[in-house]
Amino acid sequence: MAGIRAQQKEKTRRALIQAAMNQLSAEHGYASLSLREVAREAGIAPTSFYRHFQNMEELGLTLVDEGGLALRQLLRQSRQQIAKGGSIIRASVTTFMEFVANNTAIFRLLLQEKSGNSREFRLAVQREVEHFTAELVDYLVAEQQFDRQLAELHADAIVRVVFSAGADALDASAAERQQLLEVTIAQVRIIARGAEATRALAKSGLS
Amino acid sequence: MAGIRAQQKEKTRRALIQAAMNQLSAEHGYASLSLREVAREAGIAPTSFYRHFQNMEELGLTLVDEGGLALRQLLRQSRQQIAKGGSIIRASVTTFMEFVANNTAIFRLLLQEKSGNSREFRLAVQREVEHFTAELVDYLVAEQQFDRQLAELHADAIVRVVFSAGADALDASAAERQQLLEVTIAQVRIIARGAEATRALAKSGLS
DNA sequence: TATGTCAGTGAACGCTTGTGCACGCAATTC
DNA sequence: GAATTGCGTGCACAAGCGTTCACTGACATA
Repeated sequence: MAGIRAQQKEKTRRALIQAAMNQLSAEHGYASLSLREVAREAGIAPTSFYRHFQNMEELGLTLVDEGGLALRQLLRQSRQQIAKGGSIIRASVTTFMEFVANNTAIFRLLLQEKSGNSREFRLAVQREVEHFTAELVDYLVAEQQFDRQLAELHADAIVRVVFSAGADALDASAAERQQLLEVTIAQVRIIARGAEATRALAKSGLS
Repeated sequence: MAGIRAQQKEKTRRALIQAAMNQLSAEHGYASLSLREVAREAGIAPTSFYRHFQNMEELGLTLVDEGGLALRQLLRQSRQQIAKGGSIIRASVTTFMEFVANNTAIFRLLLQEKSGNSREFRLAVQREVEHFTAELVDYLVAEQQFDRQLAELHADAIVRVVFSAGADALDASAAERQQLLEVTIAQVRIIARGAEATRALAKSGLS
């Protein structure tokens, strides 16, 4: 039983999501997105929108969830490739920057709604970012034997720097992006070195 | 010659700016601000708006400029107080966080338009942030004899971390803000230590 | 004192917006 | 085969928007 009806419904739901994505751009943010325009691009009547979402806000939260998930999957995948050897820092940052370059609309949405005007949105994005930090903390504790508290400072700082660089990448040319990538890698290494030094300092201070 | 006329004009101009500020909040961003509402709050007819600004965009850019300027002045002032002794890192980060707490609307505007939908806005905010970084670089080169290139990496990373923490502070309670402040100070110190280690590393590698 | 300038006005315009409602019609259920 | 469900529709509405236009009247100038 495929459920012709349910299938069709899912299809127009995807059409709505896709339409919203398409309308997002550097000039046109989520806040200034209109139900009518989205419905128009999805090829349905404005009133039909309500068969799928209660609000534009509900649609937006769906976008945030899907976008965050996609980014995290990508990074996890890149971390696995690292098992083969190579710099984990370089690989992760590169993957991140590639995501930004290839999924501009989604990343822009995440960024904007991070400090946007809907508390719901802000919390959703914050949750996504915390996912990243948590995964990084786990890595630092498990693979590098970091003290958990220090690992949290460390990971949080890295995530802040990388996301911030991602934001700048949105407006940058390919060449500028390349440079931004190198700068960011260097900065992450500085932070790693600083965390290492801090760990050594704490040890000598205690023992 | 005071110029009663020019004086009055400036007064309503300030009223418009103030009205725009007042309407900015966690729920109501600049994008969803309407000319009519701003004019209403400023106590003038909608059409009179055009006597002072061509667009809402022009008003917004004014807000960005003024906000950035205020923040920079505050930080410069706090850096001077440091001459009396004390931790420059703690003082600067504290000042920054106080600004965020006391000028929520402005900081929110800066943040939102940093990745907002008007290229003009984005560039304006970016320019403000670059001012900060540049001042910090100068400090690092002059007072701490850092190599300029390393100082730029260092300063840029710090600014990214601090601004990002400021963003989180907007939604935080007083207690959370206090904790965020301490965390951020610790992170800036980690970065400073990392930069120091990197400098040592470069020296030993060269000589 | 006469003349010019210009901040502020109020009515009017053409649009777009979100949403309520009753309805058609195909897929589903019994 | 009959009854029910539910996605998509077209119409209608009130509200809000940015912007135009011709105007008034207080200030500036000479």
